[in-house]
Amino acid sequence: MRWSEAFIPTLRDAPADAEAVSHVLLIRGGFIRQVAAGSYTILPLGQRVRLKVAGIIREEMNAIGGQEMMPPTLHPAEVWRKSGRYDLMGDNLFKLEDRKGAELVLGMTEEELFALTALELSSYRDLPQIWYQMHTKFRDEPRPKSGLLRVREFTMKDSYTLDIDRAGLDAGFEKHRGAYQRIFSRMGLDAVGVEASSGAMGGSESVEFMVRSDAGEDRIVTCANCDYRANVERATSAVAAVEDGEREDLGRFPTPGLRTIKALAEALPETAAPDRQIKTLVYLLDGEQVLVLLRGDHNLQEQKLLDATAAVEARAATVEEIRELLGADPGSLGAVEVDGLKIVADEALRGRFNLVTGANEDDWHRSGVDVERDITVSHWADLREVTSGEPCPMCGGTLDLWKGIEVGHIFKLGTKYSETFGVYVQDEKGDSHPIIMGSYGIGVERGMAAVVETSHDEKGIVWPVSVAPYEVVITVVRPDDPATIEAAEGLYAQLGESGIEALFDDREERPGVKFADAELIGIPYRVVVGPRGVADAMVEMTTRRGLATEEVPLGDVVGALSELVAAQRYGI
RNA sequence: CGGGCUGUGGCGCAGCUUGGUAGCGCGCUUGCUUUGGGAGCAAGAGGCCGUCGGUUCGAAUCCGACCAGCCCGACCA
Repeated sequence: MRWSEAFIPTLRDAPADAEAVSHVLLIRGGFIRQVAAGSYTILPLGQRVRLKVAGIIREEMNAIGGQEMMPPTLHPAEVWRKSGRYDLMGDNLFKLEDRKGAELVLGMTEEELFALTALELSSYRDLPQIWYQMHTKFRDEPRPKSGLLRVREFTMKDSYTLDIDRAGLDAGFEKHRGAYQRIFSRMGLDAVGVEASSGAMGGSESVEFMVRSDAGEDRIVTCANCDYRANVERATSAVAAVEDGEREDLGRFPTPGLRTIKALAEALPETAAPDRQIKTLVYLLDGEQVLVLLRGDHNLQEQKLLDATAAVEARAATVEEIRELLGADPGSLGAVEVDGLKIVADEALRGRFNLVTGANEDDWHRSGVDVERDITVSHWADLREVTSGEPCPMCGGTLDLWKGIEVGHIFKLGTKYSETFGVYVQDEKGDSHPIIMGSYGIGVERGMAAVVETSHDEKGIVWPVSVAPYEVVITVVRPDDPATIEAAEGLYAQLGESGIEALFDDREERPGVKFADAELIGIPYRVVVGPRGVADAMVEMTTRRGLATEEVPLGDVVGALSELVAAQRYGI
């Protein structure tokens, strides 16, 4: 492509509302333009990257036996009603009506449609199957942000495994885990698989692939010593036991003005240290009022609460609601002698006694609380959020907490969709079984943005060859000089014949502009052809990563580039 | 949905306090000079000042409502 004929609208200044590095660089480099919140036009340069990412995903999916197909994006609402997700997904699902008034939704994922397609299967001999598709998904995100990292319309590769038994699901899951590692590594992403919560998708085991970045929205816990990795929504740690001393009787004592765990602990350091207190929270789980109990120095991880109770929505109760329910304000709440309410307690409180908690009367607390003797716990669960520096639950090593971008997620779904859609096959004995499904997703444009987040410098993007929009840029210094342009044209033609994707910067711009643009858009290799070198049949070759430059004879440069590019085109 | 901020040529901004002619830098067009790290000079083009309503002789500016975008929190590839 000749740059003089290309549409590559680079900007010197970033738009004021772009903040994430990938957002700024993709806009400045002329890869994308924003249309509305979470809605972007992918420009020619961006589309070239997108197609390369999609190509890598497709190759790896096909390599594990995936079969690509294309279900519609416009779905009848009844399908989503049948799975229960029409309501479960709430406002995130785009809903519309056709001219006859029939209700439709825009697909945000395709479990339902693939389950419908799977109705064609009738025998275990048809299994296993790996089906996938890669096209537009719609999600009415409450808050699109950070350029391509979180949008309302995006391309997702989603695949589905269909198996007769658990072992088949496990095998399909492991195939995907391997394929995903290869996909991300080929894109130049250092993605790690972490244990995750399955959330609204349903299912049991799930692994998220995370790329370390401060632009990420997830928090990940990893062990410095072993390979324990988990999303904070799931992570646990080894909690040291607390010595509770002598078991005492339940008591009651005034605590005027002491409304926080910290204040109470400071007033009574001997008996009410934070780890000797019970923190009582009031939550509404799908509208039901529930008491949530944690150790005083622990914080609630809401996703764990949702997972433990199979609830869909959790919110903290308001002060008014709490007052009406328990007769006291936050700061004096407790679960002792509370009847008729569901009480969910964190495992760290199991077996504890001689504790302090609120008395459900302002400015009064209880002492000598024995959790199992004095509180009617209806459900024990791991609810606390792990913090940085705690001991690893596997090996006792130190846990590290970092932010990550979720570039992929794989789930063991089980039989939820096959049962509701009636997808059964017969085994060799003629018995009927629901198909066991797995579901696996990768966000294509988010993957692009993640590459930029983790591979750039102060000059701009540094694309790996495997996903770069062009492999080489030829920067012509003084295109008006006949000998120079002739040499450059010759080089451009030779690169084309060698199958190298070259961007030919023949624009009548000053050299500084061309260098800056080439660096901004991140082309992996740059060849500078100018009158200075052409006289001696020499050109300059610069590697974008690190910007190291060497002089190369004009006659050798195609060979050198072919070797370099060929070695990296596939990705590591 | 709660909180904070912002809407003025393609991009970045000033003007608004104290109402009266819409301005600067970059980019764009033309010409000349220049040409190895974002050139210089000259002449130009380009703006319903987010929308609607109100106040006023007069509104980018004051008032109100709405809309849009960004950022921080609850959701997800």
